[in-house]
Amino acid sequence: MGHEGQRIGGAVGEAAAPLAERLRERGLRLTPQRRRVLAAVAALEHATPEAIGARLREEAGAEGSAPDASTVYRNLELLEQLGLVWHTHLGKGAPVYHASEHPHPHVVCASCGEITSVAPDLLDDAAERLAADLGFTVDVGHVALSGTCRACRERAGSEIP
Amino acid sequence: MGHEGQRIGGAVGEAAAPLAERLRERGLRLTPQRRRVLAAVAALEHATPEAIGARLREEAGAEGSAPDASTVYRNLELLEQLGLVWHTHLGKGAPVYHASEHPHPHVVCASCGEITSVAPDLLDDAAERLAADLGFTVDVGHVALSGTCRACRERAGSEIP
DNA sequence: CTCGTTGCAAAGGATTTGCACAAGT
DNA sequence: ACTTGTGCAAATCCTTTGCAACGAG
Repeated sequence: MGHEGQRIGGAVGEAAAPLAERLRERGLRLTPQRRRVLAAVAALEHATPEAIGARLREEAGAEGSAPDASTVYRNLELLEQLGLVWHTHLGKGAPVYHASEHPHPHVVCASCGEITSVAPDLLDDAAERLAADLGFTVDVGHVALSGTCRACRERAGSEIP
Repeated sequence: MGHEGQRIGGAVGEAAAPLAERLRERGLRLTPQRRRVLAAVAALEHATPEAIGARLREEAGAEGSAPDASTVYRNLELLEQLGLVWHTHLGKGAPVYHASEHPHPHVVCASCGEITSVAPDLLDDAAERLAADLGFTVDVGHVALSGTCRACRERAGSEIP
């Protein structure tokens, strides 16, 4: 499962500062676990809670201790409330988290699972139509469009010529 | 949690005929369970596997026996392969199935959970852009856009004036 | 110091899987 | 008859929760 996708924003370093600030605003504490979870989400670009946990374990190595799974879940939820990460539900039971300055939609290949970030304005037209017709406001950051990526389509094409 | 939404196609009766036909094409069997599961999906418009199971139990009453949960899951998967139902992942671990003649996208209110079917061409522009830019083919039937419905937005507005 | 946080362990809920029996064709 | 499909029960997987100890402010 590859993971390229266009980078649209959200470098690792940028997220660290807002974290301390937003936590303070709410009287919450800046713990090393929170730093690490946010860093992992940012570094992995698109990751499930499990993958984030694995990454943290990896970073910690054999000696150091990685945050517990429950801590990862709790902090992902918190970080999302703070507006520092977003999550989307894709296939089966795999929510995907990603850190970014600006919300943007994603496309997911149903065949290989590759996730790609796309331009924030992709859905502007659709969003306008929905607002006009139904009074529905689309939350662009949570949108994931499923379909088939170029690589998988070409592969399928060559297998059944 | 209300459930209206525009009806775009897919009456209960229409789906029954294709079922027998498509099963036969593949040398599979038409069982009462398969009929019932398909009927329940069509009747509920938008339902989780659990809700479908509940509905079947309800229909069966105290005496009759409803299909087992595992049978529901197996058949939902089968029906999807046959192209008779579609599923989308919305909030948490809640896949939603719906039967329809023609695939179309959905919008889901993150606040009240209401699911609404929308016009099939809503995403045509976006799909074209993705095809041109990334070679990505969107599967419109699996798309769910999350956001806030009119009712919830108005409610939120009046609570925090 | 004081209260938010973490780790651990155990509970939960939703799907899935193995198998022997039941049932379409 | 021949296979596919079903029900049941057990096994998984992912996530959540209760609680005592820990540590940030």
